[in-house]
Amino acid sequence: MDPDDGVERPTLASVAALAQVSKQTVSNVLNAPHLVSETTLDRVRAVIDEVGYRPLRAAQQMRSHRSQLIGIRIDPVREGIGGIVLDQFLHALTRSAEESGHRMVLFTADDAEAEVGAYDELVASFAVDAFVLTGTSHGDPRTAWLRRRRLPVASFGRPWDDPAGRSWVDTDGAAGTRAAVEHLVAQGHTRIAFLGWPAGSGTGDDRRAGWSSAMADAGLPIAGLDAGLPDDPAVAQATALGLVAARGVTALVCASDSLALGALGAVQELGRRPGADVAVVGFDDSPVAAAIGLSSVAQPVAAAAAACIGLLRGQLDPGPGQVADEPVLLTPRLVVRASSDRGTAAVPTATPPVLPAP
Amino acid sequence: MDPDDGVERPTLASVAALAQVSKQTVSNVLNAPHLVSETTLDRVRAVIDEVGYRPLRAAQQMRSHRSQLIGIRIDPVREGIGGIVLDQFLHALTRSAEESGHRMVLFTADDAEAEVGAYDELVASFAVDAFVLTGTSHGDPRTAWLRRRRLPVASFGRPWDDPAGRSWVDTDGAAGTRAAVEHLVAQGHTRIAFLGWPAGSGTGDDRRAGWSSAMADAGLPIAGLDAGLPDDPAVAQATALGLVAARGVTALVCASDSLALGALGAVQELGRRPGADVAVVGFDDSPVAAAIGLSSVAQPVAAAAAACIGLLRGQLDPGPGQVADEPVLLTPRLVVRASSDRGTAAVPTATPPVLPAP
DNA sequence: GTCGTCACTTGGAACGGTCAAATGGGCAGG
DNA sequence: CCTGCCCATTTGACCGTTCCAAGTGACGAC
Repeated sequence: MDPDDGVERPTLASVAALAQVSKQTVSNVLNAPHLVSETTLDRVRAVIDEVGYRPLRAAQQMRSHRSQLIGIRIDPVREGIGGIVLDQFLHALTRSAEESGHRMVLFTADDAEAEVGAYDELVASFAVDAFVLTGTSHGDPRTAWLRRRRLPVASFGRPWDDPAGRSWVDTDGAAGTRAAVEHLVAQGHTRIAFLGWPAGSGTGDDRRAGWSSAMADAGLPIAGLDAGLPDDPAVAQATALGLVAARGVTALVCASDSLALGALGAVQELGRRPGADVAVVGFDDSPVAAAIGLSSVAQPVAAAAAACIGLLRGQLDPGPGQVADEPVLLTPRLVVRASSDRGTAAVPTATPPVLPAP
Repeated sequence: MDPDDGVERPTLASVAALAQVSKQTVSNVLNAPHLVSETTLDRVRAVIDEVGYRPLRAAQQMRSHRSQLIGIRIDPVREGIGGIVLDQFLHALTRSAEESGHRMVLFTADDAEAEVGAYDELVASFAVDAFVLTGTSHGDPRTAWLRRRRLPVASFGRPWDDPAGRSWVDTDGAAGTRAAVEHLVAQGHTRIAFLGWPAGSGTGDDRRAGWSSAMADAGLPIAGLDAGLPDDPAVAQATALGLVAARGVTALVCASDSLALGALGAVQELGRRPGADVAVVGFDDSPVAAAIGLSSVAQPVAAAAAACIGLLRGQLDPGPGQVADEPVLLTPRLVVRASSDRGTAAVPTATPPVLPAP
């Protein structure tokens, strides 16, 4: 009969009435159980379960000024293939946030100014509790604004240009490229080049540093083996071609899967077998890497997300038992696939062709 | 002096006091300006701008029972390369939602049961107004639950197994593959194969149908040219190899960029020039496609997102002026790149190699 | 001059929780 | 027996907004 089949949403008052206690006692059952006697606790909890009561965040928020929402910007366009990392990160963040009763709210912004506007709107209207930043630019108006408002913030990626920032989580890129070099050395390679971005980007330089220091440790030369390129497979392919053909390079460590994709193209163009003759290792372990059998350095995305949420929690309620608000540097993991593995068949793997019936 | 530099957050009452009117009048200025005289309107608006007042959603929500939040699930793992489409979609959704004062909230769920649990939590606690679904499975408990609660829902992707659903937006996959075929025919190809998924998936069959009907319209045979494969480049490569080498195929229309990537690998393996000798067209226009010069059918993601939000708005306030709650089928756009263009240099494009100084 | 109408404005209750302070009963200490 | 105290629970105010009903003043009509 009733068009709205749902019974009235249970409230504190309705639960209280059913359990024959006051609203406040029900509230205490949920927020301060130690104040309530065993008997009452059980009775109220039974009612709560029975009617499926959940406190309405909006109402709690009115007094507590906490929305349990965490804002994160979703980028307009992800450049290159590696954008997928942020995607996985976003999922992991959402999951970690859920574990502490928080939710991730998205917003967009075309430039830094718009981003500050979005912060303002989110804080003023939705009372968002905290933000996760994914860019590492810290000299910009964004961070200044957030800091002025004393809003909890955690960033994924080191604030390269602002060493003062302490609330960040990042992947140890140098450790990643170092692992790649060590893996390649173990495979017998000695002419190992680095395809990276032009010097100046914190992330890129970090990854380059891992390669060069690992090469030095292995006693291998790096002169003329270090390329700084835009993140474009075509450019990478041309450069890799030259390095392999003219400089005797047999392995390439790349700062991204985009560059590695180009390098792999060069190997095939030269008629060498990937993995067996010339090895390639990418960075970020994007889906493309898995698809084409490209070895790649995988960022520990889930751990990074959990660490970000942990940092925010520390700032949201700085209890004494809380972990100190320290930066977190995570070690990535090298995923070895055919493109750098002499023990495996080269790309493509032998697959029985599935031909449609004529 | 004051540790909290921010002045007290302006409220309806504080604005009212400054403008020397009642709270209600301020509220009217914002929600029912026609009830307020010009003079008062100007004065109140001036104060609002000056102090930067924004109504607190939580407080509005208490009365209106509207949170201005729209929930969307973020998938645990995106299979294949095409997952990026959902990523772009999410961004576009966020943008469209913002235009009507809404925000997207994320949640995760490992299975259908957990997803229903998440709905329950989001609706009960956060009072989420609506949901956007991205899977097309409509026979499952999710849709039933949402329908029972009469929650506004829009899905991206047709509910293939439930023709009753009317609130969906989708890409006309058949139109996409048809455009690909017509493009290839115009380039002089006659042996055009289709690399798709096994029959049974709505989306896959849709894309296959576009190819076969366009082939029929062009008077071209399709016997033995239709492959149903898993979404794996390696398998696609083996199959494409066979089709090109043994069946004289000169062009491949693929149901995904993953499959197209494999096809492209086969072309190179055979020593044919992509684009010039054998053409390949993918689907979804993922970043990889742009990176390697692969022609691909691009889904109109932004339009799809806007349409979803439009459907939700129609359900949220079904005013008389509202557009009818009709399904939306969008036509995708073929992005032609080197992999299928005889007028362009084949992949890779000629690039001056950037070699590091020795 | 009184009254109704109209355009505008106001006061107070309500939404669903939390916070701070008050209440009542049981029990030990003086 | 009275006091003081602690535990468990209740009471009442309050968060910021919107809904509802009623109040104000000007103005034209009777």
